[in-house]
Formats: sequence, structure tokens, C-alpha cells
Amino acid sequence: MTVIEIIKILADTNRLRILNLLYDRELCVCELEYLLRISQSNLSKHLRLMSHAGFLESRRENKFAYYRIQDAVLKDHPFLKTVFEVELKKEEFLMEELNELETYQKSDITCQNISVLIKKIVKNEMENKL
Amino acid sequence: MTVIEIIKILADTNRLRILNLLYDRELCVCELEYLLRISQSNLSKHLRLMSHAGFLESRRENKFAYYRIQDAVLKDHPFLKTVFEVELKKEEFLMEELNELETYQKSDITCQNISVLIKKIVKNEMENKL
DNA sequence: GAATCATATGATTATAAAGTGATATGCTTC
DNA sequence: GAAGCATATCACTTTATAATCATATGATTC
Repeated sequence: MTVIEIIKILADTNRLRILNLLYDRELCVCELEYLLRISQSNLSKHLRLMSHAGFLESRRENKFAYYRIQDAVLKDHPFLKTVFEVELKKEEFLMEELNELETYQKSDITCQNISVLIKKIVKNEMENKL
Repeated sequence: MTVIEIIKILADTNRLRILNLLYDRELCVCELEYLLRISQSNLSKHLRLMSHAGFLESRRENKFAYYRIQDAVLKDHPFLKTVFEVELKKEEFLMEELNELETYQKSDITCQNISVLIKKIVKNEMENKL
């Protein structure tokens, strides 16, 4: 992966939000969908893009797909550590999303029951549009 | 300037080429045009974009406009040093363009006589298209 | 094996940049 | 002050990418 490819991956707000949460941990598609309020298909496409580029890796466990950042990317491109650990911390909304992740992890919500919540969110959004 | 703004600036090959040459030095628009073979209007737009964002600063000396990277940007976002000094060095074509800059600086070409060369380049390109 | 669920993909639309060619600006020189 | 030059800007075209909606896939549960 070239620097240019990496920078182009970072240069999208939704992808940066995804990577912000995936930094240092593995998350399921449904968790990202719930935490970031990105539509399922849109999310899936960003994840595929980053996987094909070699930025992410994924594994499947039963019904659920888990994504993580490839170790090699961080090793080969040390500036990414600074971006994630220093620069992204300056962005208030990204910090807020990390807080929400923490709240989520302390809660009793899991991949098993998260879809109910997502449906509620989608329903609310629909109603707000009317 | 937010990280996201900075990354979006970097996420364009021509802007990265420009910044690669401007790192650690000041250059004139005509020098960039000559060295990078980017059309004058396109170049001017990229320079304006980066100036408005606060990434570049410019000064005018007679007919010529000189651009440089703002000190504050590099100070405020240390990862940029790594990007320029480590990551961009891995890109062969960017290294090649730095070499061409060095050759240029050793030559007797100056802003005063560079426009003749640019016209020749443009003329050649026109002919190659036919 | 039919139904359900999580995720992926395809087709399409929407949006936003980058590039181009012509023209404007503003300084310089005669 | 007219002409020439370097740079900037405008109007437009082209290209690229994100988002959306509908549908497919593939595993799971009953």
C-alpha cells in the first residue's frame, strides 16, 4: 500500500470515524452500524474498500463479521500511530464517539440484541423526515 | 485547521507533488509549472485552495508569486514531518521530481527565462496529441 | 427445508472535486 | 498609457466517489 492510497482512505469522514473506533480493537459490522449511525450498505462498502486495499482484515463468527486494522499497516506506516493517537484526539466529535463506544462496552448490549436498537433508530429517522 | 482538512489536502496526487517540492523551500508558480508540468490554471487553483486553508503562504515579488508551506502547519501537526520526510521518500516518482528540482537549481534557468521553456513544453504536448 | 437474520453486492442517483480553455487582473517596461 | 507578461479567476466539462434502495448470499434456527 502506498502513502497515497493510505491518505485517500483517511480522507473520508465516515472512514475516519470507522477507523477511529477500530484503532486498537476489533468490532462487528453491527456494532459500527449502531455506534456510527451509518447505513448498513454504505458501511459495508467502506469496509470492503478498506479491506481490499489491505488496510483492514475481517473474520466471520457465525452470523457476524468482525473487522480490525491490519497490524502490518501500522507497522509499515508509523505516522498512522501519531494520526490516531494525537491528531484524532483533537477532534471533539471523534472523541465523543470513542466515549459512546466505552459506554456501549459497559452496557449489556451485544451483537445478539443490537439489531432491535438499530431498527428503532432507523424508524425514528424515518419519522423525523416526515 | 483540522486533521481532516489537512488529510483532504494531501489526498490529491498533484497537491502532494506540489507540497513535496515546497517542503523546506519556497518556489515560484512558474517553477512549479515547469517542474511538475501542471497547467497554469490548474496549478493556480491548487495553490489557492491550500492557501485559503492556511496550509500555504505566498508573497509577490515583481511579476512573480512565491509559495511556501506555513510554519505553523508543520508545528501544529507533527505527523506531517514524518509524512514528508519518511513516507514520501518511498514514492519513486516523488523522489524523481525532487531530483529534477535539484537539477533545475543547478542549472541557469530562472523565473526570468523559464516561460520560454514552458511554451516549448506546451507546444510539444499539443503536437503529440495530433 | 423454510424462515429469519447479518452482511454483501448491484444498479442507480447525487455530489463534489479536478481539469480545461478563455478571459481578467495587475504589475512592469517601454 | 500601451503592450506584454505572470498569475488569478470564471464558466464549463469531465471524472470520481459517496450514498441510497433494492436485492442477493450465506449462515442459522426452528
